[in-house]
Amino acid sequence: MKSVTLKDVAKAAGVSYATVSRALSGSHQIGSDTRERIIKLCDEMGYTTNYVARSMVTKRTGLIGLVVPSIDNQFMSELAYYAEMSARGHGYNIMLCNSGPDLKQEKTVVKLLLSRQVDGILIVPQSPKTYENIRAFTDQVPTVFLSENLRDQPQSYVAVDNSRGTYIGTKYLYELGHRDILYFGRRHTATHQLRAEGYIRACQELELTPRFFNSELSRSSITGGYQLAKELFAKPIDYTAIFASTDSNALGVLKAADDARIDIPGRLSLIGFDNISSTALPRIELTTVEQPKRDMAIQAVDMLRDKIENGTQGYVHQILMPTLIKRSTCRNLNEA
Amino acid sequence: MKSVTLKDVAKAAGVSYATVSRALSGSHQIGSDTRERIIKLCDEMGYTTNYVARSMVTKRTGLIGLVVPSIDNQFMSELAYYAEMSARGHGYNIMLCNSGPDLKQEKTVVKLLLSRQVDGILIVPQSPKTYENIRAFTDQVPTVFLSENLRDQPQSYVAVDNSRGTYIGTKYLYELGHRDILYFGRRHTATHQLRAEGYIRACQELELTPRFFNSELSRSSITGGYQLAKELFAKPIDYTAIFASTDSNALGVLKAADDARIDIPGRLSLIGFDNISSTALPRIELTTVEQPKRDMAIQAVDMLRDKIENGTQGYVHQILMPTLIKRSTCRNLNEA
DNA sequence: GAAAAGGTCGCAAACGTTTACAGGATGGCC
DNA sequence: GGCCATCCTGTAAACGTTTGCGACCTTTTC
Repeated sequence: MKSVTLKDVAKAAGVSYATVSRALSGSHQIGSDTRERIIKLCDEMGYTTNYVARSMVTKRTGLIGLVVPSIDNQFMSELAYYAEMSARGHGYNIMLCNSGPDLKQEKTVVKLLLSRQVDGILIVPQSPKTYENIRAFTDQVPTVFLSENLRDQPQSYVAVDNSRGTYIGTKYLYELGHRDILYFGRRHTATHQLRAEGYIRACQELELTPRFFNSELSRSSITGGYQLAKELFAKPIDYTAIFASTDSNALGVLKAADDARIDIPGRLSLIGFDNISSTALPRIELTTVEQPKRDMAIQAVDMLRDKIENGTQGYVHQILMPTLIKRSTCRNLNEA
Repeated sequence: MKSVTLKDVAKAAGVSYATVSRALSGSHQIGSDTRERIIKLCDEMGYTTNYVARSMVTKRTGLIGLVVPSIDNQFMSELAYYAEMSARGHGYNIMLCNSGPDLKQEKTVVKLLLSRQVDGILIVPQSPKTYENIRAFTDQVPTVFLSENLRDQPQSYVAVDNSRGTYIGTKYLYELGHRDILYFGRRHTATHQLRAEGYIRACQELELTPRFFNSELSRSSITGGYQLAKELFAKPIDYTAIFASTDSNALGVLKAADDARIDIPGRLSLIGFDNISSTALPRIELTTVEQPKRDMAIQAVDMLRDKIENGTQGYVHQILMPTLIKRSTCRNLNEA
């Protein structure tokens, strides 16, 4: 239980513990013979450096706080995977916090992370209000926002080009012969405004009339999409394709369509956004717009590292390109 | 950037910093008037206690290391969600590490976690070899294994009753009229041996002959199950139901069946194990055996807390009950 | 009214490192 | 042989807390 300290191996080696510290840190201020002797001794005695003591003096913990609304969400867990791998590769460890659905908890965990002396924070915001919610802390520690566009907010973030995502998606539908495309889902966060905008822009170029079906859908869940789609399918269907603002919503649409015996893609084409892993499942095979989660995570930690290690100030926005993933839920109307 | 310390507020309050520390810690060794004055002052000055300094003297970090093969896996991310929530509710934070597929990395992260001075480790092992892989560390820090049965190993763990899970699953199939049930998938870890045993036990009671189809499937992935199932469906089908050792495998079977135009559940019934969230998706609706992930996570952190806070020694095994989730992939043969 | 008891608070040590500074030894150079 | 530079190592301070101990003051008790 009692772990061995620098002092212990110093005594065993017959040197001061400063020397041991130097041997381990790879300082060149030490004879190579003693260095090797000490390193071997550390190995034998099972010494591992105590990070908290080190942090005490270096004032750096090598910790990155990762706060996500909830890690049991495919999108976030993928992000978390790549973020952790990348961070650890650069000598950082991840402290994970779920911020849940309410702002109070989000604020609490961020405060907690500060107490923990993390070197930086990576946060995927739970709502548009997140920004002002944690405003008081973001200037105390390097912070980068993940996956949400903050638009004109003075914050650093990395996100996909959401507008372009819906743009290429509706263009694809157009190429397939669709002329009546319904946009389904959320619109009231910055990200979703952009997605709606991309759709509108494509419609204008293609001389289509944009059409929306949405309510105050606060979270992009399958059940939320399902209930909303049930309302939708109670009315006559005078469109040939649905662009869902989110894969989760699309999955809900799929379920409601199956309930209503509406054939997808036979009668109705469907396209989503995010490319969460469920979309690739057999019998689902949802056509969707991919967010490059791996790149996003890696770039986010790079951005954060830059702030931490180089003290880079200012707000940088990293926008990544989305790609279209063609699967089986869109029908080509040109082929009779 | 420069955060305010105990000393700062002590100076402002005109007391020694020991007094401030006591005011915050809720010690009764202090006048209630000064306590309130100090607490208000701390609030105004924005003081938050520095956990690393505290850890230095208390020799407790309030950190729990969570190591999972990979967090971008539905089963583990659900586990992680509940573990983090529960841990934080008890004053602990989670340090997340992916151990990846190879043992070397697993060992590395555990060592790292020790260096980080975590109070305890929660680990879902990546393979049966994990136990001996990290044996050297598990007696240096409280450790509990999650989701994997270690059987006679001297380690604490929480897991479902895997044997009972397959037992109730095959009994269910029997009740539905199935007499030829094929067990599909992994068998070579302790957990999967138990699952196979439960199946065999049920077969014996019901006077069925157990039948297996599996190879050296090392990981329970969808694609692994898919490829294996392709082999299977190349041969004649002389059974009416498949019990897949894992939901992921079951999903692979589903895909292969669709490819081969084998109707599920019309021609073949299918049941899985784990109840990962994908199984509830529209068009999938896989009947499966649920691992109570929430309870498992909560019990695991409780167990760990007991070891940490009470210094409880010895190895305790917590076995939770699985439940059957009836969905749409099993056909009732009794109904003509 | 004095002693005991109890309540508040300050002093200082300790936790395990890193690192600036100083000191000692060694070697080279003239 | 003396001096300087170089190389190596030790000393000690510092990081921000917690906490045992002792000191002081107030109150109680006989």
